[in-house]
Amino acid sequence: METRPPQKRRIATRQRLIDAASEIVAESGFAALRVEDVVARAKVAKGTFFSHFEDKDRLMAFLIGQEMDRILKQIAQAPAPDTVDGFGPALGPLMGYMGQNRVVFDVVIRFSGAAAIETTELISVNFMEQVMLFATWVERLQPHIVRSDVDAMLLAEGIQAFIIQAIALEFCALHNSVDVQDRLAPYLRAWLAVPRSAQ
Amino acid sequence: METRPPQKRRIATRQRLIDAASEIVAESGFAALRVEDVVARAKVAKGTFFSHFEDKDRLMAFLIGQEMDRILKQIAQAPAPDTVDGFGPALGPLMGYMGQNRVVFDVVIRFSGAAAIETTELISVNFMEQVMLFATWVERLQPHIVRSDVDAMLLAEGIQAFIIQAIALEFCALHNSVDVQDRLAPYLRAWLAVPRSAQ
DNA sequence: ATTTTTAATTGACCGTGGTCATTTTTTGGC
DNA sequence: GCCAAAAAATGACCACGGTCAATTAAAAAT
Repeated sequence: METRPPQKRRIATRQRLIDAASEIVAESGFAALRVEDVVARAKVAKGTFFSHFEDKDRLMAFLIGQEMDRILKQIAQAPAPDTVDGFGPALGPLMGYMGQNRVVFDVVIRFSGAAAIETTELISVNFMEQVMLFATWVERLQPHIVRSDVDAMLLAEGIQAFIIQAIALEFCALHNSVDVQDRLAPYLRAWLAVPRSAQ
Repeated sequence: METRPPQKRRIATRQRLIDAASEIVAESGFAALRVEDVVARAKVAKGTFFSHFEDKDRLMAFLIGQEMDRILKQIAQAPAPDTVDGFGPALGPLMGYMGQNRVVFDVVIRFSGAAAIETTELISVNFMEQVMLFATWVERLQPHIVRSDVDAMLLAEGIQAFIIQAIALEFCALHNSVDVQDRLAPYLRAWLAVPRSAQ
């Protein structure tokens, strides 16, 4: 079937929606994001919103994905960690963003694993790129620093699992003042480091 | 401040709500659960529902938590796995339930880490019990089967992280027919088993 | 230039989760 | 048994996400 490229009016409308939403989030946070406010600010009808985004969550996923891309690029440009304990600090900005807010974290979880279904989801693509980056980090480290008995890709995926774990734990213990990075550290040491007995 | 125990009418009403909800879920699944249907079936007003459950998600969390408790008890009664590869099959029922449905998985994630905040959440308590069980499993295995350079509790928490990871991956690849247990296996081998070089 | 076809937008409308002032029921003191 | 106070239940009401037939604007065909 025929698929025509979107005309420029549509692209402009979409951008207005995104801008309006970004402003609201910047002013009042994700929890306060309301579709009605977005369309009011963007000066379009409600129906237009839903012709551009499948639902409110997709818009949030887009905004969050955008920001995560920015952060990941920044991380990728910084020097790679050269010890296992260097991973935590390197990952700090990413974890800080994902864990800033329950809404953000939930959206991330929900759309992080949509890769195979729709490549439109920024978060999903971002998660794959994260794994790739982690894998390169793991691979460039000497075998006496990072274990070499396990595939770098698997190690990288495991890092991601532990990041999620650390952030999730962060939410359940708001009184506890342990930092996310400190939560992550013991997992990564156990996951990545060469066991003493094997050194 | 004074807090009186609930009168038995209240307890009965609550049970009617739970029963009604359970029936609907059994008949049509979690995705079809509607508060209005629950109160209609339980023959109570809508407001009553919300005096018993903070929101719809809490009701679902309760139902899911109940079922997870049942499954966990069953798992705890079965013989503990005696190899690393035995963990997957032992965890099968639990993973199957959590991954049956996106709604269920989302609720589990959302309420699994609420322990420190409210002990009312079954799922949260269940998650802690899971970790305890996993820790005993790990501890009773010989040091040549499971690594002993890492605390059993940390290993147990890691298992949980990988379970979540495996289920999450399951959702993003519905076309792919790899089983959850098979997804989990490589992680657990790398996480729990003694590296060859150290044997 | 005019008509036809397709894309984009509109806004009244709906479904469903959640609130709260009011009413009914239960309890405990007399 | 009667009455005041606390607990439980009620249902009209609201908020907000999401739908869709109808309208308008743009592009293609004539």
